[in-house]
Amino acid sequence: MGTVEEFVESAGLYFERLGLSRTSGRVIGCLLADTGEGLDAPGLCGRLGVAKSSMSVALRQLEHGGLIERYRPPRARRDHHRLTEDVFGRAFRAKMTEFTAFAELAEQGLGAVGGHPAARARLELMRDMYAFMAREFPRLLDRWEAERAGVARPPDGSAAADPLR
Amino acid sequence: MGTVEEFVESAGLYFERLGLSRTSGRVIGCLLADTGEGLDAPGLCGRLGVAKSSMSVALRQLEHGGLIERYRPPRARRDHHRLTEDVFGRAFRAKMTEFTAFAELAEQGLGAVGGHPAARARLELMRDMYAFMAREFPRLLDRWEAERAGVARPPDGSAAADPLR
DNA sequence: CTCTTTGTTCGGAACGTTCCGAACAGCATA
DNA sequence: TATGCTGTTCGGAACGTTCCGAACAAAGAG
Repeated sequence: MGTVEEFVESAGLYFERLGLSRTSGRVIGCLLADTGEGLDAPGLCGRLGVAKSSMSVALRQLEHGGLIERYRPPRARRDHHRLTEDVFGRAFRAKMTEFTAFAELAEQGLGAVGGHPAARARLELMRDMYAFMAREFPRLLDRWEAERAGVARPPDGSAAADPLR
Repeated sequence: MGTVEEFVESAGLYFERLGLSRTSGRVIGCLLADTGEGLDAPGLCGRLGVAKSSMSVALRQLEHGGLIERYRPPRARRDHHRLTEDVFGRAFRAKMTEFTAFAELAEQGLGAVGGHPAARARLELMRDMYAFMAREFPRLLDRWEAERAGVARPPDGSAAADPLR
């Protein structure tokens, strides 16, 4: 059973493979493991050992992507940052845009290759497959939401009703 | 309606965002638009303007990932390369392993945070969501295969029966 | 107003990755 | 054996990205 620090480093590696920067990934890890109601930039700088300029860029990148949100408690001097309510939903929707992008890439290819049958068949398969995924992925997300709601609030009102296990 | 060369460059950019190198992505583009039964390394070098050493590395990377396959026609002096039959299926399965990886990352986090309720709830949600996706994604792939088979070979035997449109 | 703190922007340095050219190994042919 | 071609491996250069430190803008406290 590892430490929180190890988990934060793992998160940095994992999210880096998704296109984020290393420090952005580590920030996500800190916020995932956060026990309070968010962290502030100076605290994250000290904890992760990065300059506040890098932290500023990372936090803005994450905020721009909709993964975290910035808020300032009343009368506070510094911003706080916490994960968006549906971080994971947003991550999945980002995947979906990737699907549509590849469908469009296939379309571009179809416009370029002309009438050659073999190439057309390949690219049409690619286009149709990614279009199918882009169409079905949101429904999968809906099914997940439904299943989660069903487990979290079963009609018999069992002990599982508490969303905080 | 763009040229094939433009499509190849676009493919290089798109697949680069998926973790491949730029030249590997361009090779994929060439093979997607290929009208014959595969291309050889010297031809790809001349067409893309890269050294044969880079081409060797790129082709081996793609072959190792199962995206292309190498074969040598009888009595031929050089290898030929073509896309695997189910390139896209493999790409999707690679995505699936990414899901399970994130579920495991959440598990690691659960082992690290201890009993803090808010952090546990977040990480359990993350774990369950990615596990759900890892479980349902193969079924989505199966549904696609079924739909494609139904469209390509309808029971009435219409003109769409030819897989090469 | 002055001082402190927070947050952003910018230029330069450090890092990792990708690519090229050269050298090498394998193989078939003459 | 000698020769030409294919493919791989390796060291160094070039490139893009990320990060840091310094300078700057904004806002509140004394």
